[in-house]
Amino acid sequence: MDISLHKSGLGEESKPSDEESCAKVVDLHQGLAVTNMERVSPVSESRSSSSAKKEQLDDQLGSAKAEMDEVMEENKRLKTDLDRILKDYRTLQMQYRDVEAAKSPHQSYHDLTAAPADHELIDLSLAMSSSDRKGETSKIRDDKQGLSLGLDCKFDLPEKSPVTINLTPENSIEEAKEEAGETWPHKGVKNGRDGGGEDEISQQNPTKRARVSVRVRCDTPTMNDGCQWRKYGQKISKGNPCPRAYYRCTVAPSCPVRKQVQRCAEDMSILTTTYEGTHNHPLPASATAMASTTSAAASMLMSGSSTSGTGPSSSSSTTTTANLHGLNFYLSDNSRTKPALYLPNPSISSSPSYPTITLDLTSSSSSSSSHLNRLGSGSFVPRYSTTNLNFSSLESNPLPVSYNSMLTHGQQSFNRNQNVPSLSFGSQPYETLYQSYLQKTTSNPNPNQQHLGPDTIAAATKAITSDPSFQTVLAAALTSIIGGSGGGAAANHSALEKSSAFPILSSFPPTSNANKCAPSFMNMSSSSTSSQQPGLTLLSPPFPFSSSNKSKSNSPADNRDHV
DNA sequence: CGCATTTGACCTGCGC
DNA sequence: GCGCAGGTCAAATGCG
Repeated sequence: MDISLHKSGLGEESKPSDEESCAKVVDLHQGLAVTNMERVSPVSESRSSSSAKKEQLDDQLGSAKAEMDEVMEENKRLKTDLDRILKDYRTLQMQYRDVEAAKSPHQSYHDLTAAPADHELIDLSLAMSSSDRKGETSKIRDDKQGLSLGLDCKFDLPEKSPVTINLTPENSIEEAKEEAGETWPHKGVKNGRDGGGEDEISQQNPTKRARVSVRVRCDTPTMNDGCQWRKYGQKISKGNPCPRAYYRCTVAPSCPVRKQVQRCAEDMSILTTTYEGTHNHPLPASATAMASTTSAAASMLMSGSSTSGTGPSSSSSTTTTANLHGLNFYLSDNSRTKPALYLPNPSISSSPSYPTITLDLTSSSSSSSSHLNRLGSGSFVPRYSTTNLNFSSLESNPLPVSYNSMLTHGQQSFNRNQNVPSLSFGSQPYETLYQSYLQKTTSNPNPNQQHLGPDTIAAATKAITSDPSFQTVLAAALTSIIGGSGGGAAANHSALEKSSAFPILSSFPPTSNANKCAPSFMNMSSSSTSSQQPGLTLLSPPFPFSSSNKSKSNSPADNRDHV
């Protein structure tokens, strides 16, 4: 399983076609540029006739070689960076273990991570290892806030699985979620007309309901997240001329998961999808990626809000942000005193009592970017879309801070204040008028591939190594990327079937449905890797990343994302 | 004909 | 208590 990172965003100079961009593949393992030789070789076929044609082909060959060299160089840099990151990460790991050992001399590190969730502990293992460190897993845990991060993120560089992400949220996640009542509010009409199956929801704690908003650039009415939705309502909300649509998951009749879809008033090309609730049924393979993404985000959110009730942040609105090489996290207190911040359309997430986490997969929304700039959290501006992952940002953006500093500063502030975290990928300026956007899209059938966030893995890697508190969300981001890498991530169907309950939310499935907007990063390697050998593999027992086969994920049922 | 969507009405919570 | 806004229901409508 090769991780193939398309580099179509490499530069304006070579602006390749989509097809060509897909041909540019970064093989992380080898650190070599693998520029689709098949595409270069055809040149040889062309000894056919005229010398003019020959010259043309020679030019093509030359440019291809140049590109190859370019990519190879970049790959070398990337490999170096990756090695450095991994090394730093191990160092951080050791330091953190030391800290934990000092704190709890009688408890081993793993004991800590396995602690029960009776104190609102949320575990998300975030560990990372490379092939040359096989078997080495690491976990980082923020014991202080009861948030344990343990995403097992393995960068298996060798062979076919250069990157393996093992998202292994532990039981405490589900428990904490249930404890937090991470389900749809059902606060409105609840007059018994709702059929059975949702009774359990109403019994859950209504005071804390995590919502996960996903902002993506999407010209279609909704993004295809792999789940099956049925629209049950639409409403014009205050502050946004665009109607908000309400959907409910129809994969299972009793599934409580719902989502709201609304376009951003400021930028009609941005679609905000807010998920709420937990799937109580196996998810389609194509839906697991985003489900894990959002669930991880929700977990982090809930873990943060769980502390806000007793902490200082409960009484005052707080905000924490971080811009980690393109991964913009912004957390804000979403207490009832004020709506969620940093959303172009506050109304969609302004449900006062619902903490909301926003995964901003757009290219630097005006709100988030301005917000981030305002907070001086960083200046990194990703250059490439998530469609075309590349690590080039690493070279120009060395790690901004040492892990120690992040641990001592960023982590604490992050965890203490997190209530409405948000991920922001991307940077490209966006159109302000939907009309112009639409005009653009007519000429470009896949605008998302240009808009959608950049540099995700690079940014994620850096962020991971910079602040363990972000690991959950990063895991989510990576998961989403990976999950889309094939619709085809290695199947773990048994896990899927075994799981009785899935943390919500939907996913960006790789899909060919032209009417649905599937964030392109979910498709990033679909063109260069077979469905059976996705670029990234997710191993997640509780979170069934069983992307399985493509035929399955592309089944009509899976892709029926009705709007 | 069955299913999904639309849309107006209704319900609930919250702020004033 | 009233009005507003969010959220949901369900009859009507549209579509394959």
